Amino acid sequence: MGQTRMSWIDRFPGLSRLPPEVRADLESGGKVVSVPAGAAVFAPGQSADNLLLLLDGVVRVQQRSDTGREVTLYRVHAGESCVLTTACMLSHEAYSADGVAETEVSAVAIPRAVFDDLTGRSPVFRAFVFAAYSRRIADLFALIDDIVFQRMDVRLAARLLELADADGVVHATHAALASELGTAREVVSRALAEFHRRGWVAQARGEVRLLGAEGLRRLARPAGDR
Amino acid sequence: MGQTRMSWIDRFPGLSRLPPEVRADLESGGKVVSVPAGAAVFAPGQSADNLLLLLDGVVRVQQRSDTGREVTLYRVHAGESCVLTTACMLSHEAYSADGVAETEVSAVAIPRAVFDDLTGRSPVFRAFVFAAYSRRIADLFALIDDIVFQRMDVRLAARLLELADADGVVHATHAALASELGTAREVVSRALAEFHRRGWVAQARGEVRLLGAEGLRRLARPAGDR
DNA sequence: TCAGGTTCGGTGACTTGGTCACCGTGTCCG
DNA sequence: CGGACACGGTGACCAAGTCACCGAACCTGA
Repeated sequence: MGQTRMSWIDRFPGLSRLPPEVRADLESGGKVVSVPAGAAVFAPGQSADNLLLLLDGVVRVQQRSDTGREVTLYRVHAGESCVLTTACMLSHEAYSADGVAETEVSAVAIPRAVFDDLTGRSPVFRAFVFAAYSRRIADLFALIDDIVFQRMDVRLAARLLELADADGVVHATHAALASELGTAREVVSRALAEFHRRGWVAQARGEVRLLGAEGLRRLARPAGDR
Repeated sequence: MGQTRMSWIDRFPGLSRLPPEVRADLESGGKVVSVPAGAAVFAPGQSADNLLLLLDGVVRVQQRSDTGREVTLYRVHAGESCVLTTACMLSHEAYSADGVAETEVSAVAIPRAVFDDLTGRSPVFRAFVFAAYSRRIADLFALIDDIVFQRMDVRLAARLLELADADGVVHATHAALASELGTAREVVSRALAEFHRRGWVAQARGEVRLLGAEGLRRLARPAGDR
């Protein structure tokens, strides 16, 4: 029967080699869902009965503290999956992170039963799942390393470079940047003031414009780094 | 054939319901290995071709920075497995944590091929693996929460309570405690001095004796915490 | 048992980061 | 137009990390 019609599965490179009948089951078992920008994709205490594969948009996974501070743990982009949080919720561990759609999001929800069936039947699907796990876990390890060992100005510089759009502008308030990094707004304001003094950035309400990223880049990748 | 002879498999509650032929394959596919206290179980850059299931002893997984500081990420105890680090190493992510045997350790090494076969064939084995993942991930989330939002004295108090032996004595130098928490020795020394001033601990070279743990416990579980 | 090196812990001065309180200014919306 | 609110700036203070240095406890071997 050769090539079937275009399907969401083709957006996931790791799934391209699925045998036809597994592919068919995955396609019929998953349901495409849509979440508006700003909405909660999942929240602490909520049980997760689906594995989510993102088709479009970005989901931010963050940890909230009782004192109102936050840290961004990682982001899930199109073509990736929410394995970690799913796993956390499958078991009955206390767990307090939540996921927020940063943009309009569309995703495929795969029910637990289908997920379990496919992980059993298909080595390709299994490899896909484990690879997703590995990437997330490596992210978390890197995050911990960052938080514990890096200075705030270095972390801020790196984050600005990541978040900048094509024009070198970061659309985020100081408070938003602070919650990205798990610090306080004042700290971000002070660091940005210093960056400004050095001529690295220009500031406006709700945005930071990078003026030639060399300075930031030099700060963000300390000395011996490659 | 009813009950077969006692096997290491019986030490893992999650594996008790394995069907006999899966159980047999697992038993014949795994190899019992032994690691002396203090030795490295795995190290950054090293490829992991085995899933390790701990039979006895404790493995500490820690992150090291270039500046010489360290954080303890989590510990793997008897009856648990090293899934996370295995996963990280299966994929080709850069990854920098290392595992140290804190005591003499014996473990079962399950080669990657056997692991893959079993995750495919046995829903019980699969559930075991995913449950292990979940627990570790929840640990990491809790750790990040701790590092970002908790005061050092609170974290130290909690860690002392965890590390104390039956007599209420913690056998560790200030430097070791500092690397547990990812802070500097001086910070630990100052906090312990304060605990001593309050009559909560007595100090000797290389050990901290807890004198009635109520004070520490009250500090370690802040206000509203159940 | 003594000498010398090493490990362990204590201390003060300083920098960085987090908290608190407060204030001006821009923006949005009725 | 005017008030509420979001945003960012500031100073004072506390907590934590860094640096440099010191003395006491503990091996170890002669």
